[in-house]
Amino acid sequence: MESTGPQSPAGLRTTPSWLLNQTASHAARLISEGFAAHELRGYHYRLLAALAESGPASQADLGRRCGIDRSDVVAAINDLAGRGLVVRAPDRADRRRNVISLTEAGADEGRRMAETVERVQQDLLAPLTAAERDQLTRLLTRLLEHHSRT
Amino acid sequence: MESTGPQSPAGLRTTPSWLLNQTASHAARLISEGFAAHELRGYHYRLLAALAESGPASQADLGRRCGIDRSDVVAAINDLAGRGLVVRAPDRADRRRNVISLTEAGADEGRRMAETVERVQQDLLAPLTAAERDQLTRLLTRLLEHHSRT
DNA sequence: CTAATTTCAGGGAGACTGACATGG
DNA sequence: CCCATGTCAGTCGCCCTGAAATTA
Repeated sequence: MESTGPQSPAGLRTTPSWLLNQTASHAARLISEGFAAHELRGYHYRLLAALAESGPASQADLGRRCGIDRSDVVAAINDLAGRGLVVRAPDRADRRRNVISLTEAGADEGRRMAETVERVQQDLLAPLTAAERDQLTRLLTRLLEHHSRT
Repeated sequence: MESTGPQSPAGLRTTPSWLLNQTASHAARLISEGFAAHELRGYHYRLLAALAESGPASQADLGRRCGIDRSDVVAAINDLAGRGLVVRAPDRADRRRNVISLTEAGADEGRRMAETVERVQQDLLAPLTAAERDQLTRLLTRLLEHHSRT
């Protein structure tokens, strides 16, 4: 990505939606660079994290929990299953569904990726004090909660 | 985009890079919906805003100021020129360059889009007080400045 | 020679749409 | 009947790479 430099249009430079997009863009680049070592991407990490936290789930449930579209879950689970990080099994109680479960390797990879994410946060928030990081987190959380109520 | 719901993985829910991405995603959706009425997109607005603020410029300069890749500037300027919102003229002083200038229609459209952006900010920041909005803007600005120094 | 500019061709990731078959 | 699920095919906007041709 190109640097926006100190002379980006002033009308944008103070616009919250612009600031959010630009900072998120930097964050996404850091995350993506970190994940490159795992040869996985953001979707994969979200799924591994959800499975590690809440246990086996259907693809539709995973999609809802991770904010990933149903159809994208298919492809991401294909990748993870192809590497032996998750297992797809039919749900006997509801034959429309697949039950996705973490393997040992998948749990390990999830933990390694979580460490990568942790390192990236330090990079990302380097210029902020601990109190400021909390403040930012709180403000963003409130925005997210407000806009998540469809 | 699907709602992430209140039960997104807790390991993500408090991660700044995740929060940034999700809020930016919501913001981008609001902006994009607003711009749909203009039949233009984010890249077009950035360019119009930069031209309105700093006057005619080469495509490379515009790209640097707006954080848009040179190759994408070509396509976006093609769109804008095709609608008569900007004019492409050769630079006599440096024949490698094109000088891009706003037309009257382009300046008008830029102002209308700026109003749209302004309305979107109100939507986006609805749950925050004025002081909190300033705080968020300041924190994001500091992050952006830090990470913009390559 | 190197460096900058414009342009084109193309890819990658994330978010999304529409459709279909199957099953609850 | 309507609805949920999994799957596939494809689009879109943004970001980025590589290369070519032109000119400084």
